[in-house]
Amino acid sequence: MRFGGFEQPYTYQVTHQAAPLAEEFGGLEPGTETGTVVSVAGRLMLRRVQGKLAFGTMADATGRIQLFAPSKTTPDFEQFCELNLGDWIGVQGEVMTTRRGELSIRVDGWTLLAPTRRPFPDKFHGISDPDLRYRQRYLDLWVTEESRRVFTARSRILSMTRQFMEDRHYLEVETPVFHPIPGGALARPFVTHHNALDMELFLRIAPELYLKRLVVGGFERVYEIARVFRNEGISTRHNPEFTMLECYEAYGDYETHMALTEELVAHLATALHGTTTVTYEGKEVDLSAPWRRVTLAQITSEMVGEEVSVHTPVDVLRAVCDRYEVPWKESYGSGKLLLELYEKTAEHTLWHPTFVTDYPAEVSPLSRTHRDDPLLTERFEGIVVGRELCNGFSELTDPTVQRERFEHQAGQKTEGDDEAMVVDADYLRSLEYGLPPTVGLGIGIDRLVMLLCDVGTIRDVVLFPTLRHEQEPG
RNA sequence: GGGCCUCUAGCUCAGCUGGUAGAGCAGUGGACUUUUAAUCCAUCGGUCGUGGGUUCGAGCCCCACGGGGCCCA
Repeated sequence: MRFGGFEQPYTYQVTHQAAPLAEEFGGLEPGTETGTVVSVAGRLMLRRVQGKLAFGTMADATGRIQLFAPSKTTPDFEQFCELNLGDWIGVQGEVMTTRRGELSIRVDGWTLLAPTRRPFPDKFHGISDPDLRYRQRYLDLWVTEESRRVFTARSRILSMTRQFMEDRHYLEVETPVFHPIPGGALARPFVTHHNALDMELFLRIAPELYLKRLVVGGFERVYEIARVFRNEGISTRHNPEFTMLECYEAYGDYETHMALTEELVAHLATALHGTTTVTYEGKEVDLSAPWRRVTLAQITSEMVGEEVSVHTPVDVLRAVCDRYEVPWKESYGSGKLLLELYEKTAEHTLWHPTFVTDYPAEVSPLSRTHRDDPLLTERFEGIVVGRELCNGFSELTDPTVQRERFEHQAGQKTEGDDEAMVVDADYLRSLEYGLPPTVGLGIGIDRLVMLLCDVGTIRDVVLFPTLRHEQEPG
């Protein structure tokens, strides 16, 4: 028995990691002995036993390094050769290079830190079955270089985003995940139940209404990196739980946050790639500011080949919808019809970063009415590589108008739109105490990571994406 | 929710017009003192996703269900 008598140590003293060692000792002549003794730990990924001499490749959090084990000096040489691929080991010894010039650590001492009791994935092919990669991400991270790269980048993006917001004097806050009333977005919520209170609760679909309450409360700039939950289908672009950056700034309007979005995206791209020109699915995307700006009515008119706007009569818009095979319902007003047309004909064509602005009030219940047109709102969406990346608007601050919008939404819900909003009286009360002119923005972090890391599916930027039940873990 | 594709050893994959299951890697045993997907010899390993059906005979054909993928709503 391989593990007979194995006693796991409680600690292991690590002095160095693979990548920094390669950095520090790069370019040594073949056959160099540095005299530097280090101690590393990680998983044995490859092994080449050659009689009285053995080589190993060990991986740690930073990369891989070769282990050099001559039988003469390696303690317990036979046992070292019997290690399995995937075993965790600690190795202590001198930094040197082999005859071929490969940087190595001579195994002067070693400790088994944890054996693998299951065979590790193929050392060359790794795991290609996507389902296996998601269910056993802990293996994927070892054998799929790309996977580790993406999740490391995701972490950096989050950290740099926080720093970016802090630098602009935004306060990071945490608002409830359990909402007594779902709100802040048009989406179906997950429902749960609190036993002691015997009360139905909803997992948040957006933190928006709480963050605006905080602006009422005097936090003039707030943001939250919020996990949100939407009870909808799963696809390459949708996971039921995902992460949004939402931020609110008093005294600004939607121009303020279009500029903030441009700055943040360019900043992250530059930090990650050294340039604002990135490649996505083989095509270049220029993320530098300023982004193109076009109104929803303009871009939609362009695509359907005739002037359409929120002022176009409903029956004309229905006819255009029919022409483009866009399904509509009797309850849709011109605003909703226009939005449906836009989404079907225009959105996917916008490869380079574009702010589509001035959304119809009918489909923007939380946005402030446009200063030039009562049927529109001062709202924008940022579209990159044909997909929605962010959504922001000058906030609707008038409690009377907000109540009307909520009531209209509630009407839609009665007519069967289960994504429609409900009246949130507590939120209305907060508005009655006065919300200053404010702008808000939501950026889909998962989609941002996809864009910046050239990843085609949200499941490759979420460590443990939502999956069906596995039949029976073997 | 609809359409198409897919599921074979721990992993990556073969398997012909239906004839009773294969390779590489991993594992196990052996050889080998500068390899690096080490190499060489031997060996273990499978309810072919599950359940029905057709057939003398099914990994292969048919149906249902389950998992996964892609496209559409």
